[in-house]
Amino acid sequence: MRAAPTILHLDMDAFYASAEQAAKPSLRGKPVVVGGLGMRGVVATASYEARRLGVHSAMPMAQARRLAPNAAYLVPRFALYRTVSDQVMELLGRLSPLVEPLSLDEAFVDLEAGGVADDSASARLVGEQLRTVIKGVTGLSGSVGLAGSKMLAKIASEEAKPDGLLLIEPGTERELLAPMPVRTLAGVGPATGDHLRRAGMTVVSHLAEAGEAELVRLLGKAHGVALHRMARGYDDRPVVAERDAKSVSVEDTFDVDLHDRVRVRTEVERLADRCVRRLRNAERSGRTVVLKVRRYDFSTLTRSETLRGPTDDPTVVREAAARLLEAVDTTGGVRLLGVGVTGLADFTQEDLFAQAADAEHAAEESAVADATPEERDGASEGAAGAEARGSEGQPAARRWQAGHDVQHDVHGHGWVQGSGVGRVTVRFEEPWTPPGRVRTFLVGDPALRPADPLPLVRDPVDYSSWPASLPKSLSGPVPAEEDESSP
DNA sequence: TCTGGGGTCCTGCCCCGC
DNA sequence: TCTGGCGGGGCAGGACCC
Repeated sequence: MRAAPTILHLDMDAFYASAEQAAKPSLRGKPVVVGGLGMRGVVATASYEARRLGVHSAMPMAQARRLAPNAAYLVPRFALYRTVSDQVMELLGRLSPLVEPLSLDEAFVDLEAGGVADDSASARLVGEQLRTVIKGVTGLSGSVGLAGSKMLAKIASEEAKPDGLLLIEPGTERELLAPMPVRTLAGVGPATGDHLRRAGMTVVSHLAEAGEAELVRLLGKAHGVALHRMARGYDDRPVVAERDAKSVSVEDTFDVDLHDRVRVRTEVERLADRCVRRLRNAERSGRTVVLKVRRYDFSTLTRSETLRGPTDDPTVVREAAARLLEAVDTTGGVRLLGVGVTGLADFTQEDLFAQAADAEHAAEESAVADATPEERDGASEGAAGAEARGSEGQPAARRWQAGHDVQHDVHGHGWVQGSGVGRVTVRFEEPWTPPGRVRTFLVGDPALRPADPLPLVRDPVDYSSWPASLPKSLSGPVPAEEDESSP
């Protein structure tokens, strides 16, 4: 634990939903739910208006629709979120070389390593300025937590939400943590939470009092030791800037369970190809191929095979995945399939030739003939495949996904509010216009085209010199309306 | 009315070689 | 020479995170 609260945790507020509200004026102040719209989709993010109705992330979409029938339901637009995220991360990078992104909307920053803060006052100043600058550049709000450790900084930003800042003064940590539910601590999920509750421990102080030995007995060595430390406010994990990925994987849940073995096999091949594409984009190779199968009853199993050396050869991965599938009983139906690669390396094995030969040999032994083209064509089941098949040959309805941007020759820029029965409904508005009008077109209307997202802010405030004069001058150079001097 | 997709880390078990 | 202990790698599953 360092002396000063100079670890900053930034958490953008309801990120996906807020980005959509910023992009679509008619949705501001209204419940917005972003997630998979398929029959088996779940909520990724709910706006605060939707949360008030009981909708939260990871909730099945069908349940969300019952709770909030009048909310706007949108598919995620990761390209937009990534653009905004890049802007935010760039701002964080100005504060310190030690920025640890946790996801598109969250990161730790070591302010001390960046030389921009060395005590509570300077840290608070940086945090407040950061929130102002993020708002000016992206149009979105983020919450900031400041503390002497990652764990506490994250708890602080959680407490600060939405659109706030909380600094935990050194020395007050244990007192603050004591009454919090055990689930507050990172690593305590539903299972561990239940476990602890059955042992009579519901708040953090119970864990601190229980002692390390008792927690190790209950939860195992690593988890028990870590939890006991956290419960007492100890956490000395450093902010780590660059983390190498350790695995690459892709998976698909099907709208309807797959029963046809041939179809299952072709889906596994497709997933293997997608996985290798990702692997190659990352300029990596991997040594262990993992097949994941979720069955009709939600039971999930994985099978893995380690090759003699790392590969990025689609044939090798495809054949390994196919071999693994042979050992899996899929009667009853398959809900989800996934293919992943772990044991990543930056190089590929030169001896790929021998490996491919091995694979071929094994494939022959298992006496599995490839599906004929006729079989493949006949094996259509469910609609999930169509979604993943890529842009070419897309059914017309797929071009007009709810929430996506469009351009119309006459009416200008808008977004798809809904589509069906040969029609598509578009609301014409831009991030900086008042709420716009709705019009309906035939899906084949040549005047209507998919469009790229617009920036969320038309005239971003110029913060290019920020945070040049920190931390020596507490008046700061932020050219914003708000006065950022500390209280 | 069920339960996504992309990851990380830990544990327990088995096998193998020393 | 036989056996036991031990460590490491491979594998499967589970919990957790966003």
